Amino acid sequence: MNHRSAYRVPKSEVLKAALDLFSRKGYSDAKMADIARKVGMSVGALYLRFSNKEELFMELIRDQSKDFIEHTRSLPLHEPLNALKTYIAINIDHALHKRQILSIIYREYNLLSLKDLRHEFFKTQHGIIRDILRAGVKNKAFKAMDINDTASMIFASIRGTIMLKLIFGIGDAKSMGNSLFKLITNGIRKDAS
Amino acid sequence: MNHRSAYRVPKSEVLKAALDLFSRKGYSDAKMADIARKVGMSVGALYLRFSNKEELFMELIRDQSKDFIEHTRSLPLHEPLNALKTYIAINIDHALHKRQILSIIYREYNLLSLKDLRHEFFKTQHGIIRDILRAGVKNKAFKAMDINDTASMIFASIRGTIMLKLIFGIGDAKSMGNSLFKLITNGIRKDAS
DNA sequence: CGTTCATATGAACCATCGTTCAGCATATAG
DNA sequence: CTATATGCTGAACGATGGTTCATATGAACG
Repeated sequence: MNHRSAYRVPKSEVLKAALDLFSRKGYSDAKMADIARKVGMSVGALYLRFSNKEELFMELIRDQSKDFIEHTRSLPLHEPLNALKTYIAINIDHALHKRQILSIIYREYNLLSLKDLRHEFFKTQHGIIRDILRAGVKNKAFKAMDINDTASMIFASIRGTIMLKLIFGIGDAKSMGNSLFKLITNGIRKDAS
Repeated sequence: MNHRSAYRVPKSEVLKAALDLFSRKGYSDAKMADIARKVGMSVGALYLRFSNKEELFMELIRDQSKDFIEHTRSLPLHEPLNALKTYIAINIDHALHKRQILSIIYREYNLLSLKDLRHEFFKTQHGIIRDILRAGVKNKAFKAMDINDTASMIFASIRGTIMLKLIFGIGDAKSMGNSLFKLITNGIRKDAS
């Protein structure tokens, strides 16, 4: 039956090369031939592994998104302040670790499937932040507030900080996390109301 | 000498069409033929106005960026809290007004010329925020703080909020501005330190 | 009117790139 | 060793799209 079964170059290696090219050049400007060349194989062999470019791309996204959510499980909700600090740190860490895939997801935003992915991501993260805020308000650690709006703003601030790093190339991961945490928790007013 | 001098379709109208197409499809997927068709002229006529696609694109960016900075002059620095509120409102307003060009600038970030533009923008805005913060600290309206870091975080929060609206399609301009202002000034802790 | 020339047209040119496929290589089974 | 299934190759194909150019149009001027 099966005479051979393994590809000379495994999918994972192709995806690695594709990640680099897509993130540096964008979807349209990353050529199938580039990807093939980068891993030292022919275009034809590429098409044995993936039926077309779009599928290769989506497989890459799927592969890289796998552990996207798992990181934020098991935050210490009984210590809301701590949970928030950890949440911010995890987010920034993770983003910088997966900066390549993120830069693609931010950019290629006419690809319909990415739109769904992003929305899904927002919903999940918004939920997590809401839980932290709700716990904090109950706890009297946080003031009364509009939890939905505040969660959106916190989400936006974190993503903005990541963008500052990714797109503008500005800032340092650790100190950025701290500054952001301080800003969100304490604000800048001397006599906060 | 000059028998005629006006184009049947003026540049401004071409740029308007180009803006729509570039922002909806991105640089690569917006075709010269599309742009020509949209304003009811031939491809050849397009090349009488612009020497090539790249130049058309850059002219569009330049045209749209003209009043980008002017909006933030003359903030009331003697009232730092007010200045900050106004600054945030202006930024969000302006971004939503120019959402099309912004979505391009965020996306096409391998175009070298855009990189410069973005950096320039950050520097200017960071400076403005710094001025507000410095005035506030002097004024004792704001706490002592690392002005540079805080300015970066405020910039990031505002851009993140705008991104939330532009990319994720989430939020409402006015209430977003208010929520963000509240978050930045007061923070979420009950007993802010 | 006839000449001139800025402006307009769109077919043709050319380069690029996703995709296919006929031919080749080789590992495994019998 | 032979047969065969599997994997590999890269030239060729077809579509696409930026750019050019031979040709046309018609306004202004004498």
